[in-house]
Amino acid sequence: MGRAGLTPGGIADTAADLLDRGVPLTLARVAEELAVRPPSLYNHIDGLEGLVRLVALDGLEELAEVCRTAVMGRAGSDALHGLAAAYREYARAHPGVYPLTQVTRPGDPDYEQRAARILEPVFALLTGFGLGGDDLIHAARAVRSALHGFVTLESWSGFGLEIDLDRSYRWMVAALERGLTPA
Amino acid sequence: MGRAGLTPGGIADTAADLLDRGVPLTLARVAEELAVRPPSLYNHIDGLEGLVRLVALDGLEELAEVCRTAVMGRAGSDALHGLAAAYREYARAHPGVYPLTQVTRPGDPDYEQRAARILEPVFALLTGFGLGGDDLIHAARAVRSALHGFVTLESWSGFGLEIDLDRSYRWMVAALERGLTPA
DNA sequence: GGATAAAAACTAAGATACTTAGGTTCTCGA
DNA sequence: TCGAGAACCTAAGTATCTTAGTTTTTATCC
Repeated sequence: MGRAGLTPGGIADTAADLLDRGVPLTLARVAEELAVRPPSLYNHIDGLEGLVRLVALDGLEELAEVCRTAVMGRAGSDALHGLAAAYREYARAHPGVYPLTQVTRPGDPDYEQRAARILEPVFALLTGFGLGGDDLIHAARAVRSALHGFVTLESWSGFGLEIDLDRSYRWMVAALERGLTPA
Repeated sequence: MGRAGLTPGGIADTAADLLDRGVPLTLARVAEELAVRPPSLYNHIDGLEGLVRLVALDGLEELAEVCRTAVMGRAGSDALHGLAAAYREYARAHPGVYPLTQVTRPGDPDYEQRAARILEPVFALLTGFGLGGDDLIHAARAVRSALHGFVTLESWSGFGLEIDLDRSYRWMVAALERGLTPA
């Protein structure tokens, strides 16, 4: 028979790779990729649902790391544009995994810990804009909404027009920045 | 046997209702709801994929109508906040259908016609802000990203914190408005 | 080094879903 | 009235997730 050396991480990586290549995620397809029969996966992952959760957690961790790195040693407009660019870059590089990172899992400590980690750089940079209290929360939500909305619509080719997307993104982030500082 | 009186529209309405109530969309479930066997649906719709398309088109049409109505007789800040409120209201009332309206169908004339119709009120209101040319495109994308991002994250309970969502939304729209008018 | 226990992978099978093929019943128009 | 076509059905094929139970491999302990 021979052992295939499966691990939860390896299975999740394979699943993530398939997703990002646009292949529909099925256990049959993952098993085929690993040269194994579908039931064998159950020794390492908790079914399809558990696999999706693993992929989401790994992706969220990487996204958080990317965002944290992007704002290190930066502040103000520089930090905001850096964060925005890194966020979009991750979403574009992982069109299959990214959406999974954005579905919340209430009551899942592993998820919540990573979700909190991704908010840190946002709060840090917004604090640099002089925001605090409820305004800080509102602003963080606004930034997240704009970035998430843009990369989602872009990923689903939802913009349809010919005008350059890079410029639109920078335009949006610049507008956001102007809006962050109340008159 | 007795005839059930199925129609594409009726089937789509049933599917939309199930989706908005959080029930996973399957032909088996739709057929059960209509007191019919699953294969019977194929006389009226083009499989599951065709049904999803119908639901998306109907939803997009309603969303476009809601948005058009929201800006009628309004201008400037009033129009922007009205549009934003109507958009969010639709998304909250149709948490199952709304996401379907946002996945584009390149080459589908029915979809593209409705998608264009939803852009009209956005362009109209932004023109009122003095925007034109490429700036108009960029601004429309920014508005759409922010609204779509917010309602999506809200629908997936992606904000997690306790601060009032209504106020966050208005804060975001107000910030957007400030950002729309370049210095 | 050999026996044993645990882990890994397998086959077999059940449940549910989408879909097609082909048959039966109803309805409407000539 | 009756024939044609539409509507609905049953039967069956394929794909999927999943569980149960079996076999093989690996590692540990004496």
